[in-house]
Amino acid sequence: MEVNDYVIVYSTEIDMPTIVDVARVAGVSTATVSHALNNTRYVDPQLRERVLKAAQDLGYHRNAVARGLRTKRTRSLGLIIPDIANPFFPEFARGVQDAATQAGYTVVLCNTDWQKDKEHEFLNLAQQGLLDGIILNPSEIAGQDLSNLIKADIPIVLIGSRIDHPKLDQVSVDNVVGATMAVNHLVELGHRRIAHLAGPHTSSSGSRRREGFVQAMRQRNLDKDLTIVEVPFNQEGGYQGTRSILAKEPRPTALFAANDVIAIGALLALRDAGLQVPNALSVVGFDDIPVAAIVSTPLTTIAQPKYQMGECATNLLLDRLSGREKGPGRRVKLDLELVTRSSTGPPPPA
Amino acid sequence: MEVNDYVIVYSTEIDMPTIVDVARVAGVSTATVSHALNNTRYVDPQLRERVLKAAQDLGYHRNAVARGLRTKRTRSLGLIIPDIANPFFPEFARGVQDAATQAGYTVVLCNTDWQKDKEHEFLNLAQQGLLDGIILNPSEIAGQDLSNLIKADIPIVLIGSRIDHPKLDQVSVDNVVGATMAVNHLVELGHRRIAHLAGPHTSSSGSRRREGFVQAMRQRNLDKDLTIVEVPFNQEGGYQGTRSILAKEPRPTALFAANDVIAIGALLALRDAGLQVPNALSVVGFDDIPVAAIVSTPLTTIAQPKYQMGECATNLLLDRLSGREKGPGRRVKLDLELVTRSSTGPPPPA
DNA sequence: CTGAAAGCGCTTACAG
DNA sequence: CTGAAAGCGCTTACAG
Repeated sequence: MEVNDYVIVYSTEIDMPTIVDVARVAGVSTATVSHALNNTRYVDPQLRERVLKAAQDLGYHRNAVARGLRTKRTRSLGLIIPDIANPFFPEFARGVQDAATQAGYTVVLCNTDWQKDKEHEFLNLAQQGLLDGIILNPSEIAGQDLSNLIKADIPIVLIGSRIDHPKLDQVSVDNVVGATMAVNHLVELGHRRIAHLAGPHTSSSGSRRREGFVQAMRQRNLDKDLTIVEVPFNQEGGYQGTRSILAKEPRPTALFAANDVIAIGALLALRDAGLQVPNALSVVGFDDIPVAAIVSTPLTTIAQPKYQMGECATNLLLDRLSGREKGPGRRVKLDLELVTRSSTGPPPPA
Repeated sequence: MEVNDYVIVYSTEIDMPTIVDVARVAGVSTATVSHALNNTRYVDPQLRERVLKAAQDLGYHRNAVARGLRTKRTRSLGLIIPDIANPFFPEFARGVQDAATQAGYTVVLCNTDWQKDKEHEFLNLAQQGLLDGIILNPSEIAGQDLSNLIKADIPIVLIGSRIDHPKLDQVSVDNVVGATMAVNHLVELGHRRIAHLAGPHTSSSGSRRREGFVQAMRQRNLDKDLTIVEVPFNQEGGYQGTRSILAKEPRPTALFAANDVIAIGALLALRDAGLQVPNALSVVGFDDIPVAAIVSTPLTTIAQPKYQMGECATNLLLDRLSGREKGPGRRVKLDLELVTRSSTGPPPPA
């Protein structure tokens, strides 16, 4: 700001002590200070003592930026996600953080709000040397957008299966299997007319869950006249989608929603339509978000191993950063699990 | 095949191009490259053109760590919070991020899990030069733990009123007023026996809401034999607390819970006790978390302006960072609002 | 066993 | 109007 050229800025900014100050006070070289503080080579116990005391007295804190410039490592990881408000996320993030903290890394949380620009912006932080590695849950960008980072050898772990790259590690679940579990549960309860509230076909999890649904229904010979309504991954989508499904004749006796948020929208639509769950209609969700257990009718759902996904992704990344792993991308698929609550039961008598 | 006996490990770690490379290719000095890229002084259009082209061709990305060392600014802010899973948080964080992004700052999210150690660890990131400023929602640390940072002139904005410091900016709500709003709403509906599910007295918001409750009840002359049960800020606390309140004779006709999560626990306890809400008992929460609208009985609650709190805190911080503000700590109190939903109604006939 | 010094990649006061 | 060079605060190969 030009304006500040004329303003007298009296520097309250007290200079932080540096390694040079510590060295001077302790009467040793900066090399010895560095080694004493980092335990990177032998330092005479007496000298070490003097160094530690001097650092203490001066209130010295190592400048991590300078260190980062020198070592080309900042010991921080980026976690890039599309939506911080997604209830899937906190437990996942906790898994990431626990694993990272244990290895001495700091996690930087980057929320892109489903915007491609922001995805690029945060990926650039790595390109600019601020992040050593990235855990990426991509929402808009394509695989080729990562080529610069891959060329620069910045490790990236992908979450989900939206992007696939032979060089990148990846953590995902088998959405086809998950959908099959949902269908099986309903069929075993006696349902035959099962409708699907599908997620957007542009979403990889959405389309794979739909695929699993269709496939499972076909295997059971229940695929004549399948009812599938595609809605956005939000409550309103679930609400409107359910209304259109209720208009069908004969009415389905069960709904499989592509995620829990959609399922909650469905529960609201059913309540407003005066239909009891599960007596009139059963509902199954997907994710097992924390709310699922406390909504009006606690939700039967396919639980994702959120914490483990975060933990696993972080460990894959740390393996790359430490040089323990140099091979091609590893694919880890974690298991889904059916969680039975009150939203499912036998179909009403015909 | 003999050929394969030697595994060629070619160092994929291609050196990232630096400003020196760009200068060489463009045939100018590094000063000119820097100024051309940053628009910090006049650069001949032809030279600028050559610089930009060279940067483009080389795939140059400015090293933000080196820049940070030189300028002593990293353009990133830390947002330190105790619990990423708290539903209060996402909207707040979004407010922070929007304001920060607009000013060209990156937000680093730091989750302390209610651990004092982690609070210190993240505060240290600022001490180490990695964060220019901090928005802090303290959970365990005390005011004096901040003295090092304050001495080092690192700006901190406090959220809530757990810590108070004359030099620090602060964003909070008036919890006493909020509690009064809750009581007034219930009294106006006709309730006289109102119980309070209080938060921990160690929490500043918990004790101020209790204070507001007591004060409002006293003003209405309803403070004979007040029922107050102190519980932790979680669902289980709300559940157990409600059970103990239901044992009282005469039974209260309304509950004011210190936050929405407690209120949701209360709703579950009431359901399990076979008591209809609001017919048998009314319930008011505090926070207006997203779930509040979709639980079995949508919750009447005191809404906090979460987004604005984040936005406001960030702007206070940015004022300090830019030097626009140098005075003593500013206190901003944002307004609470009563949101009426289905969990409150007139008391049952006596 | 310890120190002097180079160098990480920028920005910016100083010259010309 | 542009360039040569210092310097931010560390780490670490190199000497001794």
